[in-house]
Amino acid sequence: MNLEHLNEAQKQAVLQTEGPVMVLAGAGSGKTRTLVSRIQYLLNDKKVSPFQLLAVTFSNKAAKEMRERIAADSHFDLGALQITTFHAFCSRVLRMEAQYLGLSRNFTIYDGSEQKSVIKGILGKRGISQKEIHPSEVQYFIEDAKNNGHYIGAKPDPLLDEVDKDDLFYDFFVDYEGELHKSNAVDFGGLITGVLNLFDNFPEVLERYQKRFKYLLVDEYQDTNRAQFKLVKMLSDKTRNICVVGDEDQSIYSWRGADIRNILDFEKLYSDANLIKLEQNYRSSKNIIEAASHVISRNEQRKGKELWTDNERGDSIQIMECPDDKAEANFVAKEVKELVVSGVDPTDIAIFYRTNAQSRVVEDALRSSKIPYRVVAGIKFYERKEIKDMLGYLRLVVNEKDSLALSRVINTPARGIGVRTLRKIEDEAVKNNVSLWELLEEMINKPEEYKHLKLSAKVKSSLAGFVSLIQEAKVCEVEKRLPSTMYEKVLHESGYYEALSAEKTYEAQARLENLEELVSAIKQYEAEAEEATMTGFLENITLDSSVDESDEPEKEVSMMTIHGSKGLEYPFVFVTGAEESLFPSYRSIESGEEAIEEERRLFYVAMTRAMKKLYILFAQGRMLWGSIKFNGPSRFLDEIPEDYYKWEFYKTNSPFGKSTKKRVTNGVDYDDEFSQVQSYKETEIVYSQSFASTKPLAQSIYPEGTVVKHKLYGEGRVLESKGAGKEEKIVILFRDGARKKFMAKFAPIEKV
DNA sequence: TCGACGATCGTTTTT
DNA sequence: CGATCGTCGA
Repeated sequence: MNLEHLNEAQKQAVLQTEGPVMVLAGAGSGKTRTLVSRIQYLLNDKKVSPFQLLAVTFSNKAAKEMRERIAADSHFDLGALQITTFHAFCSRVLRMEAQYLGLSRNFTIYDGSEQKSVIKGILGKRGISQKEIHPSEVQYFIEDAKNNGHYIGAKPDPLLDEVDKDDLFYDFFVDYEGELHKSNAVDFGGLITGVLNLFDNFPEVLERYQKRFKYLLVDEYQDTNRAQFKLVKMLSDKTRNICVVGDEDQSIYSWRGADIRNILDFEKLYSDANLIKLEQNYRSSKNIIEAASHVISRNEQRKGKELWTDNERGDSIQIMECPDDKAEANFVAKEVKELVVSGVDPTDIAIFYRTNAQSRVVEDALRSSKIPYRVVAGIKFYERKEIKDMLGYLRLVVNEKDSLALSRVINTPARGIGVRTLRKIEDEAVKNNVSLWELLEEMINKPEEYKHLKLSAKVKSSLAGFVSLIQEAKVCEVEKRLPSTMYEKVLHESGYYEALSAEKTYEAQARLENLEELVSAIKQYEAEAEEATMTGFLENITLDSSVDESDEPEKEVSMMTIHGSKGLEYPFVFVTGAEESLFPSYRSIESGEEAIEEERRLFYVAMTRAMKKLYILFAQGRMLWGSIKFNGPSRFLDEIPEDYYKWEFYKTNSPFGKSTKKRVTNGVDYDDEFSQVQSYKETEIVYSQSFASTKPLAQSIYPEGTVVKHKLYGEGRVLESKGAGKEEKIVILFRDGARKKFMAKFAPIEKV
């Protein structure tokens, strides 16, 4: 195999196939290229069967990319080649071996919000109010236990931290696991710990997998938690052919259990480990690499790498100080526009932010500048109410024990089966020790035995309707009809579609469109999967949040959180919101130096995405929670040596900009550690004066200030108008003081 | 049972 | 500001 295109360190990482290897791959050091070569080398030269190779990574994005790049120049049938995420791998194992753990193969996977519902239910049953104990505290405890590889009945393991079983929360954990088990459900963390449970207690099963996977590869190793670490160790214990690849400087998921010890202690665990460092960066200019290296060198928690590059020095980093968040967004839009006009491909430009909430202002600015953009992994569409509702139905059909799904949909749309009825059913189910679904079926079959529940005739007939709906859908499943067929059936026969259509709001309209999107997602899955099942689809949608862009790739600017940017690169990068309390976030400021180090790594990740030109922006004042906050520039800006940047002030002609400056220099310096807060009322007026003129008024049918009459609400005045034509959305302030949002297209309004 | 309303909260990042 | 929870009246 030809390894000419690799440097020395990369070649070593490819050729060292036997024994434990840790590759520390700096940002832009050709990590994926190396990994792909290593896999091809194993397949082509070492004649390893694809069946014996397991490559796990943390994100679907990374798995997908690697798979595609290997498939691109390989003549093997890669069907047997396992390149997946930890979660997908474990889910697969659990479905195969479900019977060992008393699960059935069609188990449901619960995500965070479902976890929370279960926890709320448990607290409720124990009569604990959510004010006494926050469900998220319990959730955090459970997550933490699972990240540490703990499952109920686990024996102490020297690799793992102990869990405090005397903690009151441990009782909740036990209840919670019981509840999930009854529902034939597993949560994200449980996918991993479930496999640990399986391997700990059924050595013959473990051995089967150990024999199969001769070569193990772990990508994004810095993001693994202790449970995943143990899993990898168990799988590779026979051959010890384990290769982990990561970068401690890009570890940004500790809040989800990623444990930097996995990297820092690898050599302790494997005394014969080979350590290979990839330090040459092929991506960015000298300015960017050197500046980023200075910033990250402040971290204590490092193995230590010295990133360098042969690339040219390049432009200075541009730091822009803006009066406020809108000005920041406007600057980005203006600069992007100039770049595009000068011939830069919009797909070469990315805009980053710390929190998803920040995207809105920027989106507004881009839209009014008519710059096409794409928000990468913004609001995940399966988290929307209507999607969750429909998925609830589908889950129930596939896994009738899923009581959470059942209680979600039994009265959606409203069928007159309210909380009271549901409570009766739940109590009765507990009494008879059956699942909700089993009880419902019993009630329909033998109504005379459930007279004591005192259900009205209306409720009973609603229940009967609901049960037969689910039963009929189950028939589809048994007869192996297409998942999309079943979906359509449930959507319409449940009355969900009808109920939504009956609401004539633009919101309902948007929801219907989302449900349309769900059908296309199902159909796309059907087209791709070798054997399309509803269980398979549901698993896909929970484990892979990324929505496939089925539409043709357009010339768009990309927008994403910094977390979402990991592994990507762009010639032009805008990092927005580099302010104290936002980046680093106030939470990390409160919780100490380790948290700050993680934010610093995040900042480092952001910087090292840029190839040619890096912009870092911050706003003096930012609209947050209905008021303006002055936080001052991020400490990370001070950590970039002066030679590497130009610091400019973005002058706007907005009177607000001036007044802010005046306010700031008059009183407390904005750099002061106390931030000033201005009440919302004061600024609202100023905003509407200074920014009203920037809004696109041209094609709007109901521009701001128009007096209109609404069929239901009477007369009002248009406060805000966004978009034009079909897209026009307006906010109306009515006589009675009510404010309501409408889609101009649907709203029953007319000009007065 | 259910919708409307008001008060009260809190807010990072995601497999 | 926005989402969520609890209370109230129909």
